[in-house]
Amino acid sequence: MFCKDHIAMREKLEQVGLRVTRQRLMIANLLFSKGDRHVTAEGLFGESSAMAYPPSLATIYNTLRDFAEKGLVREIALYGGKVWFDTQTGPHFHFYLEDSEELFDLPEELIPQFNIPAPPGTRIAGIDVVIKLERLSDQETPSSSTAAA
Amino acid sequence: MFCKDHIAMREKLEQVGLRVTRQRLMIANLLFSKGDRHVTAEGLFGESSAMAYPPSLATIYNTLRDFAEKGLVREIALYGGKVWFDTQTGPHFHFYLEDSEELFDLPEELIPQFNIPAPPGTRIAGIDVVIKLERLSDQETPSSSTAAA
DNA sequence: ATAGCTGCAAATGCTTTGCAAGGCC
DNA sequence: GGCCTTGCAAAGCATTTGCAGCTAT
Repeated sequence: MFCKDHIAMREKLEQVGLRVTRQRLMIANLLFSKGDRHVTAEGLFGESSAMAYPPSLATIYNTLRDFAEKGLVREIALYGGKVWFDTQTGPHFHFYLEDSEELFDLPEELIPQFNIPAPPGTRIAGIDVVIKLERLSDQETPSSSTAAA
Repeated sequence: MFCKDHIAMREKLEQVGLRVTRQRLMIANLLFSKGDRHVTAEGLFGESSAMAYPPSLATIYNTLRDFAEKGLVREIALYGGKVWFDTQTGPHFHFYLEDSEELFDLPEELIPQFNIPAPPGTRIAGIDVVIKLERLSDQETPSSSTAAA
């Protein structure tokens, strides 16, 4: 199991032309071996710090940027300071819980279809949809909380 | 004309409970007297610096934050470092030109309808849609650049 | 009068970079 | 061997904050 993943990650890196190093393999494993993930550099650093020979924070930043440039992950449009990355690179939607800084995907079946023409002289490089959520206090009725745009 | 705007801005501030000051009036005028705008703190600072007695950069930051808290402007979900604010506070869509850091609204007629239920225990506080654009080099065909999500 | 603003400069937080040492092909 | 990566520390931005002085109410 470890071996299979390990080889898969190695191939992932080779395919995009990134040299295979211990640090990059470790980061790739954290990112890609447990399904879709939404991460920040700090978050990944925290996770890897628990392991043996963790990469430095600078390396995490650099690696995430490299991965994003090569299309292995994609940057997410979000509010405020931190940069988030998503292992799912195609267009899809996000719920964002502001209070707790949690980010998660919309279930596939809720994603609406839309077709938008690119302005002349441009092409669409990506779409981000962020639906900002507020936690309801217990009193408030959870009814009719529906987005219309 | 100046007088009418001036009074309108004064009322805007009073309505949300912000003390009416020269600096806030100046910023409100920049923001609200020429239709919808998308701005960064630095951008506004640049504009106001050309005028007499410009507010300090810190005041621009603080004022934008205050305005956002009071609902006069809204923060936009975007990639990377800078925070953008929009004078249009309702849900709507944006095109973002990465090369030149330009941000503009989708024409109303292109905005698709969608209805998304909020997860239990939450309510939808806002929706951001960002369509990232790349400028086409002259060779590339401008055909079929259409977003499907 | 006094609570709230402003401006400056310093502090903070996230991210990048320069450079010397180490690792991959 | 040579080039790419890494790690550390330092630098770089965008943004916030502390505080002394000012101002709207």
